[in-house]
Order: sequence, then C-alpha cells, then structure tokens
Amino acid sequence: MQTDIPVDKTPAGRRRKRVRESIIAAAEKVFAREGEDGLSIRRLAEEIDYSPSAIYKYFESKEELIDELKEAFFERLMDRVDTSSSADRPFLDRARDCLITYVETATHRPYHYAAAFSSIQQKDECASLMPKDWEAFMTTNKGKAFSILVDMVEEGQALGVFDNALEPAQAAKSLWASLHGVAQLVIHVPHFEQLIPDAGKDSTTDFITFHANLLIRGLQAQPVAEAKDIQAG
Amino acid sequence: MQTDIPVDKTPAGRRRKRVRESIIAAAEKVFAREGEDGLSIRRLAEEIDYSPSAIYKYFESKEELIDELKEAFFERLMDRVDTSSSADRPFLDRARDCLITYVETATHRPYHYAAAFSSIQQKDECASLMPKDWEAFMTTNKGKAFSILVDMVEEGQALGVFDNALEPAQAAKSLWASLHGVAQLVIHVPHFEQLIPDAGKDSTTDFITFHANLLIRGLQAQPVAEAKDIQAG
DNA sequence: GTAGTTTAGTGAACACTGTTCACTTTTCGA
DNA sequence: TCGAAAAGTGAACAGTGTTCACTAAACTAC
Repeated sequence: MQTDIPVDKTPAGRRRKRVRESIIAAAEKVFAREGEDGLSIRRLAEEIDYSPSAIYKYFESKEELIDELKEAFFERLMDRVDTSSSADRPFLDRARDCLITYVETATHRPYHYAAAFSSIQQKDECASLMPKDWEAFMTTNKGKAFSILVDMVEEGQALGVFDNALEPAQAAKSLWASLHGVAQLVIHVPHFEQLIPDAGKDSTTDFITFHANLLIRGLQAQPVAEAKDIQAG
Repeated sequence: MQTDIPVDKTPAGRRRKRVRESIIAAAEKVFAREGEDGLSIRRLAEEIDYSPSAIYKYFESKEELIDELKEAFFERLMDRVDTSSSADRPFLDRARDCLITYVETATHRPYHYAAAFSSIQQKDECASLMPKDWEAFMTTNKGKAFSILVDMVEEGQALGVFDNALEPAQAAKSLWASLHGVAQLVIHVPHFEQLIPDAGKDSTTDFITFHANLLIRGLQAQPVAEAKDIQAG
C-alpha cells in the first residue's frame, strides 16, 4: 500500500481512489435506504462487481466503512448549520435557522443520523484525564457541533439577548440535547409529527420552529419587551 | 401450547413460567451489560443450560425477546416518572423531579433506553389514517410518556405557571424531545457530562437540573421579545 | 527488456449468527 | 394405560464479517 505523497497523482493511485469511491457510493446508496442491517459486504461486493474480500483491501472492516459514511454525513450537517448561522440576518433569526437546519438535515438521512449516535460510551469513573479527552473531543465533528452552539450562546449574551448568568457551555449542551431529541423522536417515533391536534402538512417544520422559540425564550434575558404569542403559525 | 386459563395455575404452567422467566432473567443480565450485540441465542441457551432451539418454544424470535426487555424497562421508567410526578409537593418541584427521574432512569440502563428508540419509522406520506394510529400510539408506553407530559403542561397552565398560549401537545413534544435528547447524549457522547468548565462529581444531575430549569423558564408565563425587534450588530 | 517486489483481486474456509425441522422424551388428561 | 400434547434436542440452512493462501497484474530498479 503506497502512502507517501498525494494518492491520486499516479495512475494506480487514481485507479485505487476510483474503486474506493465506488465502494463508498454503493454503500451510501444502500445505507441511506436500509441502514446498517441492509448493508452486507457480500451485497456490496456484488453491486460493484468485486469479490467480498476485495473490499478489505480498501477498508479494514465494515465498521470503518460505515464510520466513513457517518463522518461524511456529519460533515455535511455541520456545513449546512455553519452556513445558516453565518448568514447576514438578525441574530435570533439566524439562531432559529441554525436549529431548524440541524433537525431537518438530520431527519432527512435518518439512518445516518441514528448511526452517528449508536455507540454506547462506557462510563469510566476516571474523570481526571478529562482535559485530554476534552481536546480530543473538540476536534471531532460532534465537538464542532457543540462549539458552534457555544459560540451562538456567547454571541447572544454579548448582544444582551440571552441571559448572561447562564454558563455558555451548559446552555449549549441544553440546546444540543434539545435538537438531538427532536431529530431522534422524529426519526424513531411513528407519527411524532402528527402528535398534535390539527397537524397540517408542514407540521415538522412548524414544530421545530415552536421548539426553537421555546428554547430561545428560556435563554432570553429576563427583562423583555411586550408580550407576543410565540407559537408557530 | 396451552393458552386458556391462567397459565400459572397448573404445575406445567408454573414450570413453563419459571423457565420463561429464567430466559428473560439471563437475557436481561447480558443485555444490560453488553446490549443486543452481546446477546446471542446460543449464549443465552448455554447460560440457562438448554439447547438454542428450546428458546424458540418460549419466544417466537430474538426480536420478541428483546421487545419484552424493552417493554419491561419502559414500564419501570414510566412507573418511576409517574411516582415522582404525583408526589405531594409544589408543582414546579414535581415537574423538575419528573424530568430528572426520566433522564436518570434512562441513562442508568443505556442499552435498554437506546434499544427502545432503535427502530426507524418509514415515513409514508399518507397522513389521513392518522387518527387510528394516534389512538394506537396512545396505548403504547411511549404514548404514556407523552400523555404524562401533556398532563403536566396542562396542570401548569391551569395553575397559571405556564403560558396559556402554548399548545399543550406541542409543549409536551418539546419537553419529551429535550429529555430524550439529554438522555441520548449522556449515553452516546463520550464525556458529555464533563463538557463544561469545572465539572464536578454530580455534573450529570447538575446539568439535568439546569436543563429542566431552562425548559421551565421557556414554558413560564412571561412577556417575550419579538424576534424582529432585536437586531444583531 | 527483464527480474524482483509491491499491489489488486480472488475463492475457499472459519467462526459466528438467527432460525427451522424432524426427531425423541417427558408430561398429563381421559 | 393409552394417546395426544408439550418440552427439549441435534443437525442443518442460509446468512454474516473476516482471514488467508494464492494468482495475476502493475510498478520499480537495473
């Protein structure tokens, strides 16, 4: 296996890259529709007209392959959130859009999003080596999601919109949990969207807006202007 | 298979029940520690000194067995939430306890809770047959979780603590999503609890309290600023 | 151009998995 | 005591991820 210098410069490298991408593409196609259960190495091999063992020349294991799908998805998710948070619009609108984009992108690829949160962390009581893990975490895609939210909270506080008494990291965790929860429930609970009276066509978007408003209201500084119905229309 | 008359009245019935419960117990023990991956029929059979095929005299499939574990867990979860919500204490304290109990019980059995939300719902556009599914859903354990929250919101509104303009079902969905999100992130994100400066020993409980307070603040009756009024600099 | 060394790719096999089924053994009511 | 029903079993089926000895092709160095 050649590892030095950009892989796609030599013919062999380009060829290898092409095959690798065809594997990813086939995997993506199956995974998006049927998730991990529908994705078997043998089926994948058949789809790209290679033998099953050939795939192991490109990926160490099925897990590594799926990890790549998850990473790519999460990267796209972060990109979209980042874009909608850096638009040139009033802060609260941007904040709302951020949250909505997160949930909509997540629910649009349910298997990807669910898989991205499928590994269960063993809780070792040893909290002393936290700083190292904290830094490691922050370089992760999930860490990036988290820090986007921290930035958002801090910006809101600087603008006097959000309560300064709130610990930004703590508030960001709350926001993330809330977003994640909505995405997960929409994905996993049958008819979650229609769980309200008179649910219309855009009930998911409506609900996310409602939810975002609720969170923002919880984060807002106490003394505020006049009362207004915050329900999604 | 005998099905009429209480199963545990005849000696054979009692025996059958005992074996069935020993299967469940063994499954529970393995599942709690290693989840679905660690739970194989053959391993289970070995643990209770039966042949693998014997298990199929008691359960139609592995899925049915695990469903029973999930149902039992969710029932206990609902019991605990119900208990802490019906205590004789001030409303807001009870509400907070409700939320805290949900998350703590969920995270205490990560594999159970994760598994309970592991099936991905296929979104059929046909929303017309909703009412039927709605009723079916409400008899579910998840439906019960939802209705507990709806009741809570309505009680808060009746007491004048929560904003009456909020649609109770919508607010309940928000609450549920938030709780679910916290539980899931604690379970699936490494060191989620220590994701804040100066995280102490009870940081999980601390965070849940923080989160609950944030949600309650969002639900409380109070004036709110309209988004468009506040411009970003 | 040829020799030697990586690399690509393969088929058979291993150790699993959930599940089925023909089969024996035990249990129990009539 | 007899016959039916249930309990329990071992072998097999079809599937999985993965490994490994092996061939065939491609690249490097002389």
